[in-house]
Amino acid sequence: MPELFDTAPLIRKLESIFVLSDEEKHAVQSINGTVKAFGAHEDVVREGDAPSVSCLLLDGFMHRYKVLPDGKRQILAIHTPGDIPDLQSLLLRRQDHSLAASVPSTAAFIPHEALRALIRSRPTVADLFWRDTLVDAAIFRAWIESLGRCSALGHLAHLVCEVYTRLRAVGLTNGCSYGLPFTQTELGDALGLSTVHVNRTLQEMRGEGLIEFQHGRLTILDWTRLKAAAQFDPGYLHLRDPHASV
Amino acid sequence: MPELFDTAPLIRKLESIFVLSDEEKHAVQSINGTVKAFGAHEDVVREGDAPSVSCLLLDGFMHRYKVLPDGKRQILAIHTPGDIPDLQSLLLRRQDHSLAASVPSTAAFIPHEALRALIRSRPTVADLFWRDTLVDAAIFRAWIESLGRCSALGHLAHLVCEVYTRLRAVGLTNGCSYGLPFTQTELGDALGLSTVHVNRTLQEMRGEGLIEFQHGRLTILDWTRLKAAAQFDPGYLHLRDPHASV
DNA sequence: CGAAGGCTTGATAGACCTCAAACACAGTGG
DNA sequence: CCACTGTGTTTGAGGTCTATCAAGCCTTCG
Repeated sequence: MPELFDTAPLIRKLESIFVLSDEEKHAVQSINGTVKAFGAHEDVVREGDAPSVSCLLLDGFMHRYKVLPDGKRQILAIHTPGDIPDLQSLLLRRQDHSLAASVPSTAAFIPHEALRALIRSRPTVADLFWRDTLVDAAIFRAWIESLGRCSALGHLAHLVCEVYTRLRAVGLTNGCSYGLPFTQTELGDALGLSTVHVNRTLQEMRGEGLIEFQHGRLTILDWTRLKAAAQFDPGYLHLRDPHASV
Repeated sequence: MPELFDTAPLIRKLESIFVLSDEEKHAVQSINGTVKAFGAHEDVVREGDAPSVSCLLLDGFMHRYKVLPDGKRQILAIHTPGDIPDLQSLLLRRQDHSLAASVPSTAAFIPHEALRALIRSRPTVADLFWRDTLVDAAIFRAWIESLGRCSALGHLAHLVCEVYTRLRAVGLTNGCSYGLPFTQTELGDALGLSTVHVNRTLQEMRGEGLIEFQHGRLTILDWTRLKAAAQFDPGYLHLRDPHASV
């Protein structure tokens, strides 16, 4: 039962990385799909699936992850409202990773057929979506850089800076504070660290007066020093207005 | 001075991940651009550039990399003939990373205008290119997984498996052997390891009878055990015929 | 109140890094 | 032809970062 849903998060997300014409905005607003709610830690799409719909996150948080044969988990990406975490399934049949709700979340499922019709009829909308997947890839590159060459503290700081900047670009921060609804184990799976070491790194960052983090809410206490510790440069996010974040 | 060049590597690459119609093949073959040669370690595109052409690797090897403010380098991707390593510059103005020739290489530079004209006139060719960038992103995800959750040996084994599988898909292997023209320092920068540790890990793999590696040529001695050590599953490469590699 | 999940702490072990030096090899110039 | 240089590989020793194991604590929730 396709229905219209609130496209504001999607519009805000697309506008954060692209200038939209009125025509494009109307085209995007006309998208419809099936809205569904997910509980915390519930899988949305699983590795190996071949979905015929793509998922637009409307509210909550999602993350993408892989599980290795030996059982270890690696979180690949964190998604916020307006993201289409599995847009790539439009062109890559088999999912090479899974997608799950991090907290109770709602999402709209848009049939691939509808997306194809839309991008066929409006090539500039195709560019919007293509570009969105390219920014996604740019974020992966930044994660590779941090995983490969940063200390635990630098890497965690980078994650904090990135999520803050992305949320701020879509208007979901509250001053220097934002919701980061992940356990220390989940942060470890995102950063390639053990839970214990995440805990100690968080303590160090608190001790340094860089951040506060409790009950899933993160507060930045010293943006300048945090950014320096993370060696954070928001260029890779390809935001229209990168300085809106500072 | 645009010229026609050998599109065979590109065609082979695209055919490794997609079924091409004759019409699409002809469209791709009609692409022209400027051919240029690069010396080893020469930069092709630099972080911060806003190129108006995209680079198609015809012969040799290239790699993409970032340099952190503290001077550390992280290699993000390894490219083989037929790849278009900076296709994303078609839609993302500023390069968020650099591209360099790993060994003496030749590449064709295709103006963005020509690419845009091509994909406007043939939407299915647009899908080809979009899909290519999505596979690129899938490879980044696999690197994140290995960086975050694998030991040095597992990660190095994964890299060996990946490059082997990709080269084999475009017909550039020689039995169980292929050119991998990287120094141990470069491998370290790709794997997030020190040169010394790469050296010791290579020795361990040689001692285990998994691989041979000298003078830039890699030979796989025991594919089954190598694959197991790497926890390698080629699904993420989204090849049309994933089993051609085994 | 008990159970479960998440957070915190301590102790120990292991993987990997850094520094330093020796070795191998190819290219260069006298 | 041979020193000389530069780059890449190899080896050793010591140190640091992070993982693992194990336990205790705290909060939430049924």
